[in-house]
Amino acid sequence: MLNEAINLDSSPGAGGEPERRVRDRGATERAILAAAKGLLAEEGFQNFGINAVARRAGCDKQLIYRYYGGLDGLVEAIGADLGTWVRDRIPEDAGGMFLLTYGDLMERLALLLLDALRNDPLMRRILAWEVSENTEQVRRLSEARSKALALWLDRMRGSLAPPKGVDAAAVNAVVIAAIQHLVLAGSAGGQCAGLSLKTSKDWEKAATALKRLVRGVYG
Amino acid sequence: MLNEAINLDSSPGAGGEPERRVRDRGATERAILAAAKGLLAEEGFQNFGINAVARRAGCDKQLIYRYYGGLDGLVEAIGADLGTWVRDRIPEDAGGMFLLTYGDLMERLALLLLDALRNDPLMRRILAWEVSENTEQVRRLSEARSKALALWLDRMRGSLAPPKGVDAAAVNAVVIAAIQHLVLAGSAGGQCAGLSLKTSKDWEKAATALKRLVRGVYG
DNA sequence: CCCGCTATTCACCGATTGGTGACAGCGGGG
DNA sequence: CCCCGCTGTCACCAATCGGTGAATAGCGGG
Repeated sequence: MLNEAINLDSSPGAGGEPERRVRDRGATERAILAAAKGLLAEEGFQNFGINAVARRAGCDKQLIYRYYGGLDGLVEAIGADLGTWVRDRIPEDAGGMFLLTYGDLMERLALLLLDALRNDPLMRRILAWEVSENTEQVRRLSEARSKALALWLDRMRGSLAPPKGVDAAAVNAVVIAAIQHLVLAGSAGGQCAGLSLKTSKDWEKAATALKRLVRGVYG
Repeated sequence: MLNEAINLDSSPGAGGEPERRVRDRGATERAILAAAKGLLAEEGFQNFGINAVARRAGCDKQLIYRYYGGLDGLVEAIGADLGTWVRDRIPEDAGGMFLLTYGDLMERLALLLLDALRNDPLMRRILAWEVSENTEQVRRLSEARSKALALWLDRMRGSLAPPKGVDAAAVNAVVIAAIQHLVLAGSAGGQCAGLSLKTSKDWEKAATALKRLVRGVYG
């Protein structure tokens, strides 16, 4: 039989390379989720599908249907997983620290967010997905990401109140928009509006400009 | 024969709905290009392919290969077509007008770009495509769009020099990044970083914040 | 008038997609 | 002990994709 030959190859006596998988639903579920996240982070949402995930997870796609109820459920699981993003990126000494003014705070937050996004391919891919499609899938994921971001900002902001006379919510949204697009454009094309975004020197320039803009509003 | 029945349906005597197409290569080429631009603008780059374009253009995909050398050439043609974008969006009384300061100019430019992008679905889709993929196709298109934008800015800016002491190129890039992401996020999800971007009132808020940021830097 | 050139369509290819039903094999509870 | 259930695999489906070679249909010049 063909099966015999295969079993022979993967028998303990042989190289043992295939590492016969044990029956463990939990582990398989974790492997699938990890495969999905890794695939999305590395390849983007373009070729993100049942087949690709199953291939990367090394299991049959049927299991994705069984354990997650299809791609939708899997995407939802990724979204739920974004909650950990906040936990992982809040320094112990969070909150107001010794930042006195709202301007100090927002400048710091902007730079932190810039770096955080630059080092988080999964978040970037999700962000790009959000602005490219408007399916229910993406909407759910978008909501999870948005919520995680809001929570992060809340935790980091502490209880410092914004100055009066400025629509801080709108200004901050515009600043965040700038950060997100800079990271996306830089990551995808290496530049934005003629500004190169490759070397760390390039990014310093962008960061400086960003600081100037924030400082210009919040002093 | 089946053909007979079909011919009967589309014969001059009938409704004439199919509108028998005349043999005209030029017209067909234009129809294909228009179909491609329309499809990209309306459906996005996700399902943008040879088959879809041919279906929309109402001709065989073979013609796309013959006349444009495949999707790549067609995309290139779209890129070349972006040159008209500049022509169409430069007011007769372009240039410095009666804007005295660099701040006046940049504020006006920012708001104009915001509106221009909000009303240009094709440009938005291309923008979203740029930050989502990094294939040769997209790179070419991106370059064309980038060039068009730079040209537009040049024409509008006139010969007004930026103030010393600020990295105007970097600051402007960040501002443009903000505008582009606001438009993308608003168009796709109706919000950005908690700021709703649906009603014209919402957009006024965003525009005000944008103005404040520009003014904060350029005075 | 007819013939040739060219615009256009048709028919097919292999690959890949999302999705489903049937089967295999191990393991624990009766 | 055997049998049922759960985990995992395989084979197959229709649809669509990009791509190509050959056949068809109509206009224009001789």
